[in-house]
Amino acid sequence: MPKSKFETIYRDLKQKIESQEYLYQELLPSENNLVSIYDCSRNTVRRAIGMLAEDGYVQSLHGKGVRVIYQPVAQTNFTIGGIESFKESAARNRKHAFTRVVNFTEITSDERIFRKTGFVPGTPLYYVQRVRYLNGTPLIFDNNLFLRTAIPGLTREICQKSIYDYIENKIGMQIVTSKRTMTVERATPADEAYLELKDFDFLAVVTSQTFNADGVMFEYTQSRHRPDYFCFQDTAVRRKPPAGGTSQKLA
Amino acid sequence: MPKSKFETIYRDLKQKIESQEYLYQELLPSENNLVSIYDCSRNTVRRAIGMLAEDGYVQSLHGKGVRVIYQPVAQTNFTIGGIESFKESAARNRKHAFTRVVNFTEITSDERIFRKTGFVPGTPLYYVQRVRYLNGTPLIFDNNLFLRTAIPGLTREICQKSIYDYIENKIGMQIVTSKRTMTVERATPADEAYLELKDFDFLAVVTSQTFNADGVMFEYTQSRHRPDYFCFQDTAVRRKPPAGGTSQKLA
DNA sequence: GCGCTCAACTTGTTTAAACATGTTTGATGG
DNA sequence: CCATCAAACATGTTTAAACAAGTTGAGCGC
Repeated sequence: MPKSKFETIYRDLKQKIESQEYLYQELLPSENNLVSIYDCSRNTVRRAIGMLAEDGYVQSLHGKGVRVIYQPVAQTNFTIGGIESFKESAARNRKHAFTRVVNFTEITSDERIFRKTGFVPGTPLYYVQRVRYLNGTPLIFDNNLFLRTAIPGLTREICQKSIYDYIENKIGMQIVTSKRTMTVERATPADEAYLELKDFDFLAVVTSQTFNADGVMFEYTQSRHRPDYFCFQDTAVRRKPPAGGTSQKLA
Repeated sequence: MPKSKFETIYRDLKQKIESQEYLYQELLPSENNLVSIYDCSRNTVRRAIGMLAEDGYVQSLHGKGVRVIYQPVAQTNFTIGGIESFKESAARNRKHAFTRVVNFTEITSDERIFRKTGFVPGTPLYYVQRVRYLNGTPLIFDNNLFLRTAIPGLTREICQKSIYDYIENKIGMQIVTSKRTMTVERATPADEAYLELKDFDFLAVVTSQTFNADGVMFEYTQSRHRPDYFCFQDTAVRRKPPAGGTSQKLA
């Protein structure tokens, strides 16, 4: 499926690392060897290696080689975010995913919504609220705002299946960039109504702004997660020691 | 300071976007124009643009141009993680940072520590616990494990100032990759003892494994944050629709 | 006016080559 | 034996060029 060479190489190397054909702390074949293996130019293999480095799979050592730093994680928890979607997580963990739409209305952005989301006043929006179940347990309370002009023909039924599937495969719009913020907040009455919070009185909250291939923000979402299963993973690669500071992208 | 061309260009463009010389939703000068502006090859400007795209500053539109999607955020909250360190956040928000070392011991990894952190049993470690204050308020309870062989001569005094400054500027070790996991956990007695939790009974917890330029993991840290100020920011760029799935890197 | 094509843009992919710089190792010379 | 130096090899940066593919608008024919 991947049409480009660099992505074919990227996927192949990634798969070989995940299957531990290349082991943790081992060096990959040198760039010149990879050039022979994949019959391509050095730039192309370097691009694939750079992508793996961003994923936290490898790390280049100047003059030495490219070291594998991927460790097969003991997937005890149900991890989400950073790597895959709710649906994919469910599939990987062999659990049953279900979505209940509790609100589907058409609204128009006003000053208050603008300040919170960035949708300029007067913008036509869909307001969707959904509860996500995993193996019958409600875990996420999703609050979405979608740009109506970007997603024509959205229905309650589509929201219950997969909005992203509709966006990508039916409308043919491509999703490109997503800016996310994670915080911890107290549970609201709505949270308690929709999620089985037991004695939890707080939630992990992920808000995100998503842009399509035209550079237009078409989605603003606040996902409210039950804290006992929430797990977000991230890999940061340091670029450069900042001017006078100590560390960047590294707490 | 930046020796490489692509980084000079990256920084210059980034600064121009932040200062809104290039506005939100505007197109940057075309790649060929940037080649003239910066007197370099197209590959080099493309590299700088690629870095800006990863930062969520711009987005390339095939056939059209490169659109600015950076929005100057209303920095009301004290944001950490993903972008800068505790010390830098404090400096930017013009607040006073202070660190109290509550434990500094030398230990050796065992089976239990190995399973949790990845340090093989028998590895000599420093065990450091610190409380981070901002304007006199304790906000973070840091639990660090450092590889003793990688950081010789670490002392309690250094821990109180800045370990990263010591690592980078005194020892000369470079920090490269950091893998992080975010969860939400109930407060422990230790949390309550060190942080002024008021009626909070939960915390935002960030655990991270950090690798140096040799590809060696030299740090395992668990940072326990008071929830009312914790804010983590992240930008995800979608690479490709995964094989049979719906979305990747996008919740 | 309308639609069509084409030329002139744009970004995306790939190759080839040169040089810089860091690491390792083996040969050489003391 | 050991220190030194150079060759071989690793990754890092930059340039140049070619071609692919998406977008736009001018101009042409009808």
